[in-house]
Parts: sequence; C-alpha cells; structure tokens
Amino acid sequence: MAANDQALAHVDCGNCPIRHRAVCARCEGDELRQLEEMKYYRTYDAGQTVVWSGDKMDFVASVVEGIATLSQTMEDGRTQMVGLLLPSDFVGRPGRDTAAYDVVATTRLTVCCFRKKPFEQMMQETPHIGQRLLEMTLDELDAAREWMLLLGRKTAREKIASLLAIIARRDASLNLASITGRVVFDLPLTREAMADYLGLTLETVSRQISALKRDGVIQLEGKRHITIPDMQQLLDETGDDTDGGMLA
Amino acid sequence: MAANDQALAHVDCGNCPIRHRAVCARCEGDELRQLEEMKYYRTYDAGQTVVWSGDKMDFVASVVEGIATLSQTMEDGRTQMVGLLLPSDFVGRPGRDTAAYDVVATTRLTVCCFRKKPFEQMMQETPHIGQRLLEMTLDELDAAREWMLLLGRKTAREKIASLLAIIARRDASLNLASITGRVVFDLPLTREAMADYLGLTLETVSRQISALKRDGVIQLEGKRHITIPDMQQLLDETGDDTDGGMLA
DNA sequence: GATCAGCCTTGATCGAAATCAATTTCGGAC
DNA sequence: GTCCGAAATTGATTTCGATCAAGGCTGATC
Repeated sequence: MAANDQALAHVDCGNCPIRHRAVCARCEGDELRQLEEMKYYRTYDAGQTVVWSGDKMDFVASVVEGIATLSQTMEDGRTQMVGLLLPSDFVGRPGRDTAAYDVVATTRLTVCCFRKKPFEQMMQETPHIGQRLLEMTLDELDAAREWMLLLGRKTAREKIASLLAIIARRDASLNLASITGRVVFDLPLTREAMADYLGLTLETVSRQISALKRDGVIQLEGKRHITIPDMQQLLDETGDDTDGGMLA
Repeated sequence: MAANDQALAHVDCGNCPIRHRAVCARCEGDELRQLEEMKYYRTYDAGQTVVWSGDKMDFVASVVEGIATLSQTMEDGRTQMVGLLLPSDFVGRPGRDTAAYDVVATTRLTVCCFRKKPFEQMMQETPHIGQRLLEMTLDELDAAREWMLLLGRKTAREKIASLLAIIARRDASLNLASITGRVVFDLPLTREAMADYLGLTLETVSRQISALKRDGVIQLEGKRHITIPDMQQLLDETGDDTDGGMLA
C-alpha cells in the first residue's frame, strides 16, 4: 500500500465536496466529529494500485476526488472490471479484513480513509452510518445487476454505447447540463480499461468506437474527447428501454 | 400477483427453517414478535411469476423454501438472470415501491412476506434488521461481482463448470457432505434457465454439458440428476483459483 | 398404450468478436 | 521542433458460440 501520504492536513467535513452523498451523509454534529477524528486522507497518482486483491486492509474509505476501478483477475491474466469508483463511492467492506478486488486509481485520486476498527465500532453504536451504507450498497447491487445484463446479453456496439451513455449521464448530472441533445466529455478510461469493463478486447473497443464515429453517433477529438451530437441517438444504440430504464 | 394464498396459517418463527440465516436472524424476543405480527406466507407453483419488473410491490419477503430466479429482459426478448434466490434470501428493496426485476419460482416456492410500511418503520427503529440486511446485501454484491467475471471473461465450458460447482457446493453445505471427492445432486434449473443465467444459448449449454459428460467430469442420469465423481476435477474446469477463490 | 407437448440433444452453417500482426497517432520530455 | 513510447487504429484470419433446423426422450393425459 504505497501511497503519497502528504495528507491534505485536515479538511473540514463541513466543506467536504462529498459530504452529502458519501457514507457520512446522514451524520451530524457529534457523529461527524467522531468520524473526523478517525479519518485521514491519502492520494494516489493515475495508474497507482490502491490495494491488491487478498491484501490485508485495515481501513475503509470514501473516494473524495478522482476515479478508481475495482477489478478481478484470473490466473491466466483475463481481467474483468467489476466496479467504477467515483467521488462519494465507498471502498472496502466492514467485517472483512482482506480486499476482495484490486483497486486502481485511473486518475489522480484522493480518498478519505477511516481506520477500520473504530469505524466498525461506530457502526454498532450509531445507526446512521449503517443505514447510509445499506442504501449505497443496494444501489451498487442494482448497478452490478444492470452490468450483468450488459455483459451477458449485449452486443459489442451496445456495450460501448451503454458505457458512453453512463459516463455522459454522470457528467451531465455533475454539470447540471441537460441529458438531451448535445453532450461533451472526456473519457476517463483507456481503451484497455474500457475493454476490461465491457468484457471485450481493446481491439473490439477501438473498432466499435470507430464505427460509432463513422455512423455519426459520436464525434472524436484526439483519443479521449467525445462529443455526442444527439444523446437520444446514443441511447437508441444501447439496447435499453429508451424511456427511463437504466438504473446505474 | 396471483399467488396460492392458502397461507400456512401462522408458522412459529422459533421453528422456522431459515430463522438463523434470513433477515430476521439477529432479532430476538420483542423484535421477533413484532415481525411475527406483520408477516404472512405465500406459496407459488413452479413456473409461476412472483412479481413482474415494474410492478408495484407492497411487501418485502424472505424465501423460506424452494428456488426463485431474478431476471431482466430487454425489449427484444433477450433475458439475463441476475440472481438465484435460495432459502433465506431476501426479495424486494426497502425504500423502493416497484420491483426492479422479474421474480419467477422455478420450484414450488414458499415466501415469508412482510408488509412494506411496517417493515420499513421497524428498520428505522431497531438496528438488527438493517444490520443483517446490510450483511446479506454485501454478500449478494460479492456474488454479483463474481458473476460479472464469469459473464465477461469465462468460456462456455468454464461457465457451465462454475455453475455446477456452485450448485454442488450449496448442496454439500446443506447436507454437511464433504466438498471433496464424489458429489451427487439434482439440477434445479432447465437448460434454458441455465442459459439465461450464464449468458449463453440453451443449445450451447446442452453441448457443453454433453462435452463434460464425454470427458468424464460429470455423469448424467436422466436430464437433471448429476454425479460429480471428482469435485477437484470440476473445480479445475471453472477457471477459478483452485485453492479457495470463489466468493459466491 | 397411443398421443402429445415440453424439454433436450445433435448437426450444419453462420457471424461476431477474438486473435495475430502491422502501422499510426498523439502527448510529453528534451 | 524532434524523438520516444504508450495508446490506439486498422487489417487479415480464426474461432467460439449463435442461429437455423431436425429429431429424440419422457412423462402426463386421455
């Protein structure tokens, strides 16, 4: 667990950007102060591994800034991403002391860690953390199941369109932009990471992106900057119910 | 929601077969009595649909006996199973009033339902239900992620072997039999249900089962009765870490 | 005990994505 | 600007699983 530990000193929870979405969302006053006492920050560079599957983990954490991936690898090297961790997402599992997945920072990443023992202790004593964690876990379970449909039944083209739609939607929700019409964003993932997420090879990812570009569904500047001229057209390519579906 | 509602009168929670694994596992005394008051049983025949995705759901439930499947269907009919519900598993989501998935009984099924409103009320007031539900949800999330690896990266043969291994393991854990050496069980799923679970077609499922039989990894009597002469040999076919891996 | 329907198996062929193999593009360091 | 290497693209070919199609088995029903 080699991190860049020049902890950002002590950021006030009151000013924390993820204050109202993270595991601490329901805590106030005394509870918040208690959390404040057991927390510390860590940052990682893009590409750094946060934890390896099987490692002992003596903390749990919230993603404050940046993006990380959760993935599993088979002995022969085949890997499958099983989650994308965005700001406010939770890392680790109370009641388990080794990591079940590899966690890798794909951008520069800041996490807010809580030492595991006191955190678990606090979960026993106050309901707010457990309640919020249950909500978040149920959401993640829904997202995982949505992803199972994608992995098991969608075509390569539908998979790419679905991933782009999810990223576009997330960006739109951050920027408060409308989800209809034109959307512009940067891909936070390499072609290989996309392949690992979608259960494809990087060549197929590249080909399908080229095909979507050729068909005018997306526009590309450089390798990462994407413009979606018509969001509805992209959604039509995902194979999902066009009117609302998607849980993730 | 057309069930066979000849409720088994009122089974005593103290004698319930899933008492110590279900969402009520941590409840005692007063809490248990409170649950007892809001519960009622329902049974379904094999093949019956318990709820349709999108339906209003005014209850949550625990599977008491039998097996059900959780699945999603795309507009064009492609379907993906996203969960297998075994005795003690939980159905429904507190804080949501429509079903997110189709739930179908694959065998005769008995569920213990709790009216949603009082159940949610109780979750607010007592920590034990929420705590247990969190544990169970975290386990399901792990299982879903394990399944994502299977769907995204495993070959058809590995998928079949993995499914058989999971069913064999479950049976072994029920019967307290050893997980090494010889294992015998009945498949609770049709070839089509297996296909929906594994992201394959039923023809491919059939072919791979025949192949495993031809190679001596399994023996078949009829279409459903399976003997695994050497569990380790089956595990070697799953593509998983042979020593322990598998979370589900 | 004949018929039928649902489930399963097997065969032939097709097609989407994987694999193998060059290039090309791009972003950053100098 | 130029050089480098990682990331991405593109092409040729192969392969695995899907699809299309034809029976076979089994148990329920009359």
